[in-house]
Amino acid sequence: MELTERKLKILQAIISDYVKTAEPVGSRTLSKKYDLGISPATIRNEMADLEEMGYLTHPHTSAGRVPSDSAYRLYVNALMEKKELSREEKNIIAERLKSNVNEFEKTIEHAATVLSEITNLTSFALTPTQDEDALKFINLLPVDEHTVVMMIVSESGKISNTALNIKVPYTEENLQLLAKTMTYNYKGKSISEVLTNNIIENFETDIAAMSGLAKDVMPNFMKTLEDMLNVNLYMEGLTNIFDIPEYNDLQKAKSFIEMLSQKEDFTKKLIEREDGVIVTIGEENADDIMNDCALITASYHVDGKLVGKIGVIGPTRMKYSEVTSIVEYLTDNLSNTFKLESGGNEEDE
Amino acid sequence: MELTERKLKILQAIISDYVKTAEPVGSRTLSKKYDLGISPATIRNEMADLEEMGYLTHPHTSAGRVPSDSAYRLYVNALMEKKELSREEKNIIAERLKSNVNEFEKTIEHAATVLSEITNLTSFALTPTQDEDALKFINLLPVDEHTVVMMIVSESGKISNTALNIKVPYTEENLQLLAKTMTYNYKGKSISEVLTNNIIENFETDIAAMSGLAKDVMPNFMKTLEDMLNVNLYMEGLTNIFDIPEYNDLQKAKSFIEMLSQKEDFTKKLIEREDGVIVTIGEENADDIMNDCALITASYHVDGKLVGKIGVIGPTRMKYSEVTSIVEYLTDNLSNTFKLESGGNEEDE
DNA sequence: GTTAGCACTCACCAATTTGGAGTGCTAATC
DNA sequence: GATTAGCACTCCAAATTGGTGAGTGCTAAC
Repeated sequence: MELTERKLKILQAIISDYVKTAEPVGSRTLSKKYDLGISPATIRNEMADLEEMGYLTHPHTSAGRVPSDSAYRLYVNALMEKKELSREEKNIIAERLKSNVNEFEKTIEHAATVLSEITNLTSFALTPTQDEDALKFINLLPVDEHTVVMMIVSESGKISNTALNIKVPYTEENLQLLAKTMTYNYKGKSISEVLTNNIIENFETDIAAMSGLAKDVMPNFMKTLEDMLNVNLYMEGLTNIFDIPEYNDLQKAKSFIEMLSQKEDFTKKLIEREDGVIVTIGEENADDIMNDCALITASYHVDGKLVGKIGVIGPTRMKYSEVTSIVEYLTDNLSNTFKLESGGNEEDE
Repeated sequence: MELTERKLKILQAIISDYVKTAEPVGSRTLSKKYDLGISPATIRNEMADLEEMGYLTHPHTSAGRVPSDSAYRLYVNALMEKKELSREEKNIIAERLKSNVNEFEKTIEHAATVLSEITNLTSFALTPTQDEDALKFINLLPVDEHTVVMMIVSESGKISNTALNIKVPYTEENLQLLAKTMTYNYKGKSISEVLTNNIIENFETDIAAMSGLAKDVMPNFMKTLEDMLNVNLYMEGLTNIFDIPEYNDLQKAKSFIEMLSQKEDFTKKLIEREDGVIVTIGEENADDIMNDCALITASYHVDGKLVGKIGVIGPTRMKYSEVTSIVEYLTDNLSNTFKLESGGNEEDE
């Protein structure tokens, strides 16, 4: 069956109405509210066709129609127009991102807050993954007899440190030597490379001469590198879902919040998503527990290299046009912020 | 009116039954289930007395009785017996806390997880406040032309660092000198002392000679100190409340989760609480939004000085005996862990 | 191809009924 | 005087009922 111009028009009207009201849309309502120039009966016929084609569903015989996942997909792919943000919205975003310009993590967190406030959905933001970040140098600093601080600096400017408990006696020269050797060995290599290729094990044997000190240091070096790969997930507006009719059911609200409370799982899902603005609707989401949700994510860049993600999650009934525009604008802004702010203060995490 | 032995017995039975079932307790049920040796009619008379005394309430004329806040308070103060944890429970706790023994924050987080799993309530854990922690030394390390890392080490072993963006040219000697001067000035002073007494402002004028460098460094020094005072709040089992009959109402569940989502507010409330095992029930909680909740907190110590908190929040109908025992056992364990582990690896945050 | 008309369906709401658990009081009993 | 049995009364909760309205699908007319 052909998707005629008229069918598309009707479908768009149904989507638009349903997104607003969250109530199944009937033929009469449709013909009254929207100036389609045809009678309810005709609309009913077209609706029956659209249902057969899989774009509409029927909660029960005598109810109006509800858009299916495919309808939203069609809308997002073809019907939707990009919404230009209002000056006011742009102002809000710019204002909020500026206020903490030199605190990296805070800025990301704020972005999530802004996003949830504007969209009235649950938003989240992921700090960049550091896989590709290369090591710049390693330093070992004496603190006291049994404590040494290891400082790792990466090309992107991220600094990480750990206090190490050193059991063997050490001299400052030994420390310096070890630090220099480590720097020499790992400089320019990416964190994930060092971690995955067992480079560390090979290293240990190389400097058997001061193996005592190295034995105390290397495991912690590895652990610290692992920590550097960790990302932070910020989430905002979790309770917004209570105001969404779809979740006016304790069981549904529970499973939604439960899903998002599994921060590690959720983070993993986010990381796995492609870069750019990605919209997945209902059953398109691989995960069963997200089959009722739409997930919109976009990626921002830091120094053109590291990639973080930001986005929203909500019911499939959602203002796709508006939300994607906002998410996109926000990530553009973030990327911009982190480009200009070269050499700004970044805090270790 | 006198609180006779028999009244206490009845009250205890009511509390015990209500805590189990969450249903108002009637006189007939009570006389059947519990071997009180008196008839329902007598129990009714006693119940009427107890209600007059404020220990029971009546949802409506023909319903059973429900314990009031005062009843729980009486129970906690006088009736409750300390529950000895089962070997199994102790094992679970010990096992979980051990597994990450050398990662401070992880251990705290795990404690919260264990607590929520055992109690089936929402649990939380607060990392220690550092107000009383004294500064040990400050170090400034050159990274590149425009970047310097500031490292602050406190007496308790906490290490914090920040990358600073330095606009003026600097020499390594200058850095060393500034670091030494700062250390000399602030060593032994507590973080909050340094922050509140405007010591920093006075300092700046002292070394006008290298004011350019200091101007870049000092504001960040202050900011970093502030960050060191920040505590982390971990929360677990948030969705447990969905399984609690009291929150079988969307509105209530919402406001509960909303309250706990205000992490800063909640953290503040926790910090303000006294040390030791503290139980506040219903209206005893200053905050209106917690008038339906019972809050149980206990404090753990690190190196006998710094104090963190851990606890649970749930409906006033709660197994006080069991939960307080668990919370207490857990904090004892934590304090112990952090006592033995002197000089262990601690990560900067 | 479009539309009016009509019978039919189903969710939703409000009113009503019914049953059960519990109370409070009174009078009898220990 | 304390305890108890008995009974009328209250109130909630759950089930039942009937009416309403929005909506559909089909058919026949335009």
